[in-house]
This record gives sequence, C-alpha cells and structure tokens, in this order.
Amino acid sequence: MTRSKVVQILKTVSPGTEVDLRGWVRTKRESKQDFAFLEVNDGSCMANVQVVVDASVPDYATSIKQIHTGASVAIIGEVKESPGKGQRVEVHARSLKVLGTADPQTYPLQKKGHSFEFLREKAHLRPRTNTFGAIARVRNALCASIHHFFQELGFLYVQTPIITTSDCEGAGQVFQVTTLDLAKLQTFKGPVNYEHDFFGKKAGLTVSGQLEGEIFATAVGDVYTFGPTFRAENSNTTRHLAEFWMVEPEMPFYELEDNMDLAEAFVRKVVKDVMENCAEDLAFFNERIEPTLLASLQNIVEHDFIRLTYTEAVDILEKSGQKFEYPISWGKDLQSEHERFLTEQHFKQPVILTDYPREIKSFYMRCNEDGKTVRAMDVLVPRIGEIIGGSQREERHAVLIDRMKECNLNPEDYWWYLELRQYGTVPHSGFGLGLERTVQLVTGMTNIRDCIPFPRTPKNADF
RNA sequence: UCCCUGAUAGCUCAAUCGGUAGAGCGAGCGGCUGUUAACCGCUAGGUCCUAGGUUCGAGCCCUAGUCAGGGAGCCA
Repeated sequence: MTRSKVVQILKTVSPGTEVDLRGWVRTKRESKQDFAFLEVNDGSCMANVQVVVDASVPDYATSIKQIHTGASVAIIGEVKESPGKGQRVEVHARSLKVLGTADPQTYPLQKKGHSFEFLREKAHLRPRTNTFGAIARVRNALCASIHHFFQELGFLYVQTPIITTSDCEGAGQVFQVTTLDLAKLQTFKGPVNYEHDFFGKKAGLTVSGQLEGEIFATAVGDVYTFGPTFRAENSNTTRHLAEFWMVEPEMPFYELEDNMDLAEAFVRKVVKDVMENCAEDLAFFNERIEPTLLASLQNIVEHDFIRLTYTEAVDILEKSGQKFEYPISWGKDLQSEHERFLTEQHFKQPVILTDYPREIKSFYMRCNEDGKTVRAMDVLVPRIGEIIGGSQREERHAVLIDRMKECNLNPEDYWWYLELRQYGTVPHSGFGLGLERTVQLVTGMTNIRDCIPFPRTPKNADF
C-alpha cells in the first residue's frame, strides 16, 4: 500500500478505503476511556486529518503516551465518514507506529499560535506551522505560475551568473566574493592586488541579471531570468532582504507600452493562478492575517491597472490637499507615503507610473525627447509599494555613452554592454519583479522575512 | 544608516510612587469527555537582555552596548 497524503484522504478517498497515513501530530486529545483523537498533518494541505485511535490498536497505551505535538507517526487505518463536526472523513487506526517522539518539555512549537518574531528564530521548525506551511505552498504555486506564464508566451528561461565581475549594474551595494585571506590582508598596507584573487579581478554576487539578460534578448528573442539576487544594503525594513529572488524578463522590439502590457498581464495572471490553486491557503490568510486580502486580489484580477506619468502623479499629489511628511515636487523621487496615497487612497488599485525624471533613474533607461525624463515604469501595489521596476532600455550607442558619463560611470567598464548597441541594436525593454514582495502581496504577510524560507538580512544568516 | 518603541516563566504579556515577581497559554499529575484552539482542578517553572552607575533599597531611574519590532532612506 502506498502512502496517502492528507490532501487526498480529505478530498478524494472514499469511505471504506484502507490508507497508509504518515505525518506529524499537531494535537492529541486523549480520553481515559481508551481512545484518543490525533490531528495529523503532512504539509500537503492546510487541514489536518483526524485519526481515531482506540484500545484495539496494538500497544495502544504505550504508543499514545509517547505522542505529543510534533511527534511523527505512521498509521494504517480505514477512512470513515466522520460523525464529528469540521471534517467529512476521519481515519480509524488499525495500527499506529510512533516514528519519532517530540519531548513536550523542549519542543518549541505549541498548539497555540506563536509570534512571527519567535518563529523566525526557529526557521528549522516554522514550516511545521499552519502559516509557514501555507506560505511554502503559495510560494511554490507562484513560482510554477511564473514559469508557465513565460513558457506559454514562448520566452526562454535563461540562467544569468550569480558571481559577476562587472562592478557596475547600477545601484546596489555588492557582496564581495573572494578567496583572498582577509586575516592576512589586514596586516598589509596599500591597495589589494586582485590579480591574486580567484577570478583575477574583483568579484561579487549579482545584484541583477538584467544586463546579461539583454545579451540573450538581443540574440534569441524574449527571455526571462528567475533566480537569487543579492544586495549588501543595510536595509532594515519589512520589504527588503539581502538575498531575494527576482524574475527579470527582457524583450527585444518592445517599447514601454508593450512592457507595461506584459507586466500587467503577468501580475494579474499569477495572482489569478494562485487564487485558483491555493484557495484554501488564501482563505486562511484572509481570515487570520489580512481581512482585505481576497478582496484586494480579486480587484487586481478584475480591473485594469491605472497608468499615468510621474508628472501626472506629482500633479495629483500636489493637488490632493493631503499633508505629507515629505512635501512632493517635480524632480524628487516619490516617498513611500506618496506611493501609498496613490495606490491605497486615490486610485485604490495597482498603479503603473512612467517617465520619471532622468536624474533619479538608472543610466540604461531610454531618454525621452523632452530631455528631462526617461522611459521608466514602476508597478505600485497597495500595501507593498513597488513590486516591479522596469524600463525601455537606451538602445542608441551615443546617447548611452553620454548617459553613463552623466551618471559618473566609466563606459570602458561596460564595453560588452555597449557593443550590443554597436552591432545590430534594437529597441528593447524589460522589468524585474521581486518574488518575495509578490508572496507578500498574495498572502498578506506584512514582513518579507516570513516570505522566504531562510531570510538573509543584516546581522542574520542563520540556518 | 537615521528616528521611535521594546527586551520579565517554554510562549504572549502585566507589575501603580523606586519597596517581598504576577496572569493567561503551554508542560506535569488527576478528573471528565465523539473530541476538534476541548473542558475542570492541582503542581512545578524566574540570573527581570548585558556591563557599569545613582540609591538604605532598582524589573522600574541614569550611561554605554547587544538584539528585536515599527517607521524612513536605498530598492525588487
């Protein structure tokens, strides 16, 4: 007999069937009249299956005494319709084997809820909780949906390097990668000679696969990357991680409008997929974490995103009569409070902002004819803020060089990037979507550290 | 990195004016029960984050530090 997962037992297995059930006990309700209820979970779904164990089971008394919250068990029994409330079926055990005990004096997880702060210190056990099991399932469904979306459109999944020696890539502090002995290095004075380092030059962890993505986009057509990204910023917020996952599509012959169309279709599709495939988990989040979750996701799926330029947004903010901590004026970047006002109060919808001032955006974004703005786009969503940042890329060789100098970058460092414009250049566009921020969006979880299995943040890289 | 707040039982928190450390949950034991965040009773459980300082006396006041949470910046 093969193992039946809890999700199968609860949803599809018909009464009368004998099943082999294995999992972890969430709670035990014991009766002195020689029977007990076990709630068994195996992570296959949110719900537990109730197992009824009575004295007819061999070694009943010894086994039951060994079982506490967290113990692992193997059960063979018959699925029966449940007379109790709260479940269609239950399993009546014929045999019960305790695979591993969990000493209740020391096992950190209890039947009742724990704070997320506490669970972050127990990253090796938190997937066993309802919330983190659900997050794991939703994150998985999201990743699957992301791949499906691009694969169905014929995009190629391209793997860009994690270790990179291009010192540039625009913003973001880089984690250095080296085999040099730092302890020895400390005793020498003078500049470090990277010729002796592993790669013969200074290397670091990637902050974005975009530039390499452009290489393939201008060769094989539509591509996307999907992988870990690293930022050594000392950011201590609910929206930043030092290691996070990013999806970065890059499309030749796309102009900014095409880019927006794709980004919007993408977000709406993955949200829709998760709502369909993780309905039970999302219902849990809606009930326990964020009561407006399902309504806000439905809103994303059903309505077009609002599109407006940075200039129009500034105008709305200035005329709003709203008091902001940081007053807005043209040329300044939007603060979190401004983004929140637009998405949560003014439009109550996701918003795509375009054509930002060139001074506050990266060198690779295409300059507009007005000389003041660039073809940038940010997708802003309620609660989270920026979930996507993208742009039409500057494909004109001379303009790009000028922009690099304007941004105090040395064009020589970008020689291969510039050659993409020198030989067969084409208009092209792309964007980056933060996976963990999307997990925040679809679960309602407020802290991004709970949206990745093992969060890496300043002063924290355990597990 | 900056601002604010916090750190007390395994967990979540309380402790009035500076005067003998409290509750709920969890755990152990007992009772009851087709139960389901079960319920009822009893019991155990504390270096009050660390290091200094003020004071007759500090969980509480002061200084420094560590860590955490929220907000800001950077951004995805």
